[in-house]
Amino acid sequence: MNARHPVDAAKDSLAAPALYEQVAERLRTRIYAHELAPGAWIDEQGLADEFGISRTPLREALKVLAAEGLVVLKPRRGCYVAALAERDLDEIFPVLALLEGRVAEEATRRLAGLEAGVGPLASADFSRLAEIHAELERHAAAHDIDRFFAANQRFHSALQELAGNRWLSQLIDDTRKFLKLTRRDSLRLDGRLKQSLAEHRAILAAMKKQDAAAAALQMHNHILSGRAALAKLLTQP
Amino acid sequence: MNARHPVDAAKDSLAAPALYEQVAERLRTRIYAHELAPGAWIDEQGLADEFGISRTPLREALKVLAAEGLVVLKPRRGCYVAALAERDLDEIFPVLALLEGRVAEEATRRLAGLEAGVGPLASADFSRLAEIHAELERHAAAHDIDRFFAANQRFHSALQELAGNRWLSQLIDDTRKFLKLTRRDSLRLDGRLKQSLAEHRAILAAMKKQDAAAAALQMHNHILSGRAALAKLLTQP
DNA sequence: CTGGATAATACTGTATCCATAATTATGAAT
DNA sequence: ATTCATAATTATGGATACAGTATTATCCAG
Repeated sequence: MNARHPVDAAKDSLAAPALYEQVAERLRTRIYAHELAPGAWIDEQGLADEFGISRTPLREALKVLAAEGLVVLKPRRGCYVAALAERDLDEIFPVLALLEGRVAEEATRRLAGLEAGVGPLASADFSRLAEIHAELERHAAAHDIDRFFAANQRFHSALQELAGNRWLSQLIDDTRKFLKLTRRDSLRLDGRLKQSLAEHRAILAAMKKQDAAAAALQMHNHILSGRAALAKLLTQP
Repeated sequence: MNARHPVDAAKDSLAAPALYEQVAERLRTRIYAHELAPGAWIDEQGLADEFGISRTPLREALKVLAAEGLVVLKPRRGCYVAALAERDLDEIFPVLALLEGRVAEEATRRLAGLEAGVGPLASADFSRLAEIHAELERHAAAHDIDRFFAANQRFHSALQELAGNRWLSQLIDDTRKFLKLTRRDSLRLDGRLKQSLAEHRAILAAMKKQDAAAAALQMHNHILSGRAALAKLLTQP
């Protein structure tokens, strides 16, 4: 989890983030880039020197990363970059599929205006989704994986926002953050880009039909499909 | 999340927990007991003095608690105990219901031996569940809420273990930890004990019939039922 | 008596320092 | 030469000290 609190994110947005938070961010970047490789020992003094800071804020940052699961703290033995096994993926993806499926379901309900209280959301929201999807189509056609990846993230984020459940979003974000440890990008697999696009279309179609259950199912399959692609990628990189 | 890493819990069980971890635990206890009330400011120096330690490990502990969502860190303004609103409960319980429902589903599948690879788990596991349930029945009859509460926790834990998905368990544990901020115990509500018991019976019955979907549904309803009880408790305490 | 500016105070954030435990290197004995 | 014991080194965990900023108190003006 982020240092910002999950639900009640008390962000005085103009307040400069504390040093330990900046350090945590820098470390995340390095870990994701495998510049700090999985299993690698983290040299506190070395990094502190390199960052030009003392060990104190660095160690606080490590506590945060440990809570996120990006590093493992071994008492009296130091800190190591977390490594996630095949088994972890097998356990994580189904859960992620469950959560994201629920997001799709809720988002669809919200769009359909079936939710009590809130009332029907403007269809502007749907066009926003459609807009992002159009981007996906374009980037896929151009085989621009990086932009596709970015747009894909925006798509899922937009959906989460639509679903309007902060806790649900939080758990998904936490999970995805952890998953980024693999760095392997299943989109690079041969037919995966096209396949992913097709799955997105199916999700969007279900939402358009205001079929929440179908949207959930399609999203669920979409995530598991990502898992399968990743598995293939790991056997033949 | 806990300071122990979610998946790869590196616990050299005989290693004494670091001081910051012990401190975190003491703070959790105080927070749950509302000895540190929601919204209250946390006096670092004061607590450090009281615990007979320096501010360093205390601050590290606070970072951990912040990651768990139990406290909120405001840059340059200090640390405050998190307060969760009615809306948070409305967002959290459905997610918890989803997750616990999945646990029931997976556990049932495992019991039924439908899972590939692992093979049918010994029916000893089911009798263990049944045993815990018998305890629940007894404590309910005796109106021993505390023991009922404890046995209830064991029941859910046993189920999680059966389901065998560590990530799923982790998310549930995180969520429950956060929920404990309310401290309000829905079991204290008038007919809730009996009702909860009935729901447990339904869950167990579904599992016995090896009906995973039904088990999931019953568990789902069980959790949401807990939410409803809590809501009632908050209007008329 | 109220409002605002300035000074005093207190607390957070960071750096430095020290003690202790773990690891590695060294040496002696079998 | 191998193995065990012991010493040296290094890193972690914790305490203390210091700087900078937010908050509170005080005082003066209107």
